[in-house]
Amino acid sequence: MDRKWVTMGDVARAAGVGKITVSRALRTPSKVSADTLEKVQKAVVALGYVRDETAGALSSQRSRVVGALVSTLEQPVFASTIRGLEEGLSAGGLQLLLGSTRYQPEKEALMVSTLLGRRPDALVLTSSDHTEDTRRLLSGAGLPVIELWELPETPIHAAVGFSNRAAGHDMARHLIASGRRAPVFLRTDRASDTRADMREKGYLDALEGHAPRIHSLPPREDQGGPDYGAEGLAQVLQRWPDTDAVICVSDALAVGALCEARRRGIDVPGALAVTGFGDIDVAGAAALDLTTIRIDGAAIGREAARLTLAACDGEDIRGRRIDLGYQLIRRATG
Amino acid sequence: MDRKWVTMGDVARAAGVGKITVSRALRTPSKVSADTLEKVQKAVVALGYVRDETAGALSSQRSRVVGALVSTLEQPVFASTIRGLEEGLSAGGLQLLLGSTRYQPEKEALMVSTLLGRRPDALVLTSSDHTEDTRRLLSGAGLPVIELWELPETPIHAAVGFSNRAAGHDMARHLIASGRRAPVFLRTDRASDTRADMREKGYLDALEGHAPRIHSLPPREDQGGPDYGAEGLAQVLQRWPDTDAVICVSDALAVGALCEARRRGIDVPGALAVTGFGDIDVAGAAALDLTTIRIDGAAIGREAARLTLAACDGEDIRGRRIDLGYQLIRRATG
DNA sequence: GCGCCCTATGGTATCGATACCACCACTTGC
DNA sequence: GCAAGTGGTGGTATCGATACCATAGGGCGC
Repeated sequence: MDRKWVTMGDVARAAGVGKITVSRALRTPSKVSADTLEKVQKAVVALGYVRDETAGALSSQRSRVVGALVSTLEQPVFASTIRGLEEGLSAGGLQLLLGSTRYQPEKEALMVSTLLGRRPDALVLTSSDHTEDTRRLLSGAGLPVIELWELPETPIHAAVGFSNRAAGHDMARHLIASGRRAPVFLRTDRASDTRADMREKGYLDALEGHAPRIHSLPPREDQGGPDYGAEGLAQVLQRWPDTDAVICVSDALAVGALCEARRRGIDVPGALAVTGFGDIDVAGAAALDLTTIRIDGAAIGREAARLTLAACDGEDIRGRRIDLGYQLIRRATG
Repeated sequence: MDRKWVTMGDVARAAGVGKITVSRALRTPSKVSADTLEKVQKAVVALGYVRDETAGALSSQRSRVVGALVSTLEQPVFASTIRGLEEGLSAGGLQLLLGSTRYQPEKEALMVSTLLGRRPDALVLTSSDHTEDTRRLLSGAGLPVIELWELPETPIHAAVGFSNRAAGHDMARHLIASGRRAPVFLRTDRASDTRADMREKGYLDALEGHAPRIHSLPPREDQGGPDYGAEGLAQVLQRWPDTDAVICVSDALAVGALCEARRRGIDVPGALAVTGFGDIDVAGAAALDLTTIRIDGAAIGREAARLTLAACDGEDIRGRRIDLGYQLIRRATG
């Protein structure tokens, strides 16, 4: 299974030039004569040479790798973010080293340190809730850090996202304005899901005299699919039978809650409004037609890639907060 | 923004030992006395040292990185596969370098060569359709290659997946056995989606005299969400008005087709059966209750991680084909 | 015609870790 | 009591690329 890799020296010998010339021919072709360039390119093809980027990283102190951490890949919106990020970065010649934290700050701390071991040129974090350890590591590392999906007051360096609080507020406001009297906020109770926390805060902001009703489902291994939402609605109705709206913290929960409501013969949206968050692709399908908040995940990723490339280019990105907003999509369920 | 990284030499000086001892303390603690170990660990914490893995990779010729390519992350089943893979690998001390090919073999060729530049210890490919260039690169590179989601007759080295052909066959068989006379196979027409091709072959195998009806939707930028499935059903019904079953190549298409059928007032499953592929989490929700083929994406990832770790341990994995099967989930739509 | 600069190229040191070998201080066996 | 082992430690070369400096050769201005 083992084979020696072709090295730059091999290519140099084959092309009859010095190896530094090979390096230049590949990295900065403009600094090499057309003649030499061709010889080198021929030798590269003939030998099937692939440059060892790790060696290059060591000597140039630039790895051309960006570390990224997501809470989970299994929510399609995050997957879209990663796609946008990957596309943007690879266009700029950067590669993506990926990890997931599963909403656990301790896991994040571990992963950050693992990623730093690869000496990435930048770090992208899909979260803004970090342990003290993480913050210390990051501030000591001296590399650009970009936070996504939230807009903290004082980001570590820069952030790309939207206001979860405002979004939660708008949704609650919308329901109250259309006559709902007893809206419930349904969420999972993960220890550190700051996005859910902020949406909940927004919900509370919007109540204006209505009684706050927050129902938290205990965290589970799976990330909270529709089954969980169905269960959640059952609990909510038992706890507050007069509920007339359920604001779910995610579309997955909302789909479950909606189906459970229909199963029980509850009139949606007549007797009960159900709303989601994220606008996953099935949310708009006719059988569901869910009212929700649309987030453009891919755009967040693309914007993050733009910022990253700028930072790698030496630009100072500290303090930048890019708000990409959200959109309340009013459909049939509320 | 720049700061010098702490090196192993710094730690060695602080701990009053040689730097090779530091290396051993971190990599193989058992070979160092308890006393020295403690001194080193203290120095590591005090200085906030993070080992430079790229330098380590260069000298040990083992990068502890695994390159992975997926067709897309936006199908939840692939996201699950990546989660399974990542969990398995990180438990074994390996990191994941991720790229996506968007179902384009040329993009795959490019990404493989980019990944090889990082000198990964293994490669995981979510596809079995490779260009000649890719095959040459891979065979020359001399590293373990694991293909997922398909079971080619002769994998490059090893494969983990299931028979897409058998799954397509079983679904068609199931519908015909329950009395359907004119089943249609609905798919998107991507140039190189071999999984869809195999499912289609399976469908054809099962027809036994019934007329083959395959409707291909032209490829589009988005990966084919429910909207596309709705459009697809409309086209199918126009082309073959007597259609009594639609076998969709993915759940996303099926959800769209199902909703479109209901919108038109078609009796499902009475007049029309609709089936999907993948069993995404909303498929089972009451409002959809889709008949589909369940694939355990996470298990595929975990099994791939196991194989990868074995291969990195020196085991010869050539010729292994691990069949994880699938499950026909019969629900309300057929 | 001389000196200057600019382009193209090569040599050598270097990045930060690990492999390999050497060595020392003990213990163990006979 | 001495050779042979063993566990712990350090020195030095090395991995494969790039940075930095040096150099050769030509064109051009004065």
